[in-house]
Amino acid sequence: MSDLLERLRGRGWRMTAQRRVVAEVLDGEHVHLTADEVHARAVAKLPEISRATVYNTLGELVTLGEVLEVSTDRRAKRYDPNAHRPHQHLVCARCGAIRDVHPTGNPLSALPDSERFGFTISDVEVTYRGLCPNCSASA
Amino acid sequence: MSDLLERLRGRGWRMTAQRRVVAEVLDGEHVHLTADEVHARAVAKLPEISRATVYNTLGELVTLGEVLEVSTDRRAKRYDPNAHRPHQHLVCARCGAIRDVHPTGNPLSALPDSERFGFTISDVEVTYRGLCPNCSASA
DNA sequence: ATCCTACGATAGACTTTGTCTAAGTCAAGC
DNA sequence: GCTTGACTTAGACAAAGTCTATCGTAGGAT
Repeated sequence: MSDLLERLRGRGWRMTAQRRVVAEVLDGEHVHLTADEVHARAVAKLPEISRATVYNTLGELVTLGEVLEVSTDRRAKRYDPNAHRPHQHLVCARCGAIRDVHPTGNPLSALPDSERFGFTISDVEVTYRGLCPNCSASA
Repeated sequence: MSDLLERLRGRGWRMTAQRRVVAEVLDGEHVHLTADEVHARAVAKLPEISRATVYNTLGELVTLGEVLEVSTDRRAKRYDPNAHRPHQHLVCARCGAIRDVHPTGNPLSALPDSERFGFTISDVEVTYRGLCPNCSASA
């Protein structure tokens, strides 16, 4: 993701301090941050950045396919900078920890035509839920 | 689901008019209603029922395993009375239509041990996204 | 049948997450 | 260095849901 800024410039992005900071935050930690967490880290680098700009920038990055939105719980969306390698998510039902995982095979092939009801399917999302080692130890 | 009320009574539920109405709404239409939609239909039968009660009752039904929560989009949770037959969901990315689907095999078996990171996995949720026949025709 | 009481229902305030708007600012081409 | 339209900002607004204090009632006890 180090050349992210270059790719974005190539797509006609105006390169502002705010956008640079948001990209840096996502690039810096390959974890799944919420918009608010991104904002908090961005404020540390650029105190006057606003919430709206963080939301806008994250939305643009998602539209451009540089970042994935992940909704594993009913709380805030999370942003996953690992957009270029297809993967699914494993979520701890207790502490909310999230790991990227790579199931074998294509989950789409498990859905026979008779179960597609004429839909044109373009995407499959799989979320595995359970307890992480820590939480199952202290259960 | 016709014996739902009996099952609930057997579990020590106090049988109030409000709970009966919520159960009837879910029983009546096997679609995926939001809490607000459930509330609207419940009000039609029992005008003084409150939003909080609908939320509480739905939450209890979910806890009891009688109803499933489905979060296919970033909007409201939906409630699925089809809790006793395992299934996944197929969602239209444009109009939001939801269908229950039954993929072949167990989605869990696609996740090798090396990708489980010590988690105790108890559940898998699969969401297929695409365009329904209507929406792909008018695209 | 009536009474009691703990469980359930209610209205409405509050919270969280996110979107929108109107006005100000600035990156980049000229 | 101007200009201009794309970007940013603060704060109002909105949707979905939770919480709280108070009132009502289902169902067992008498």
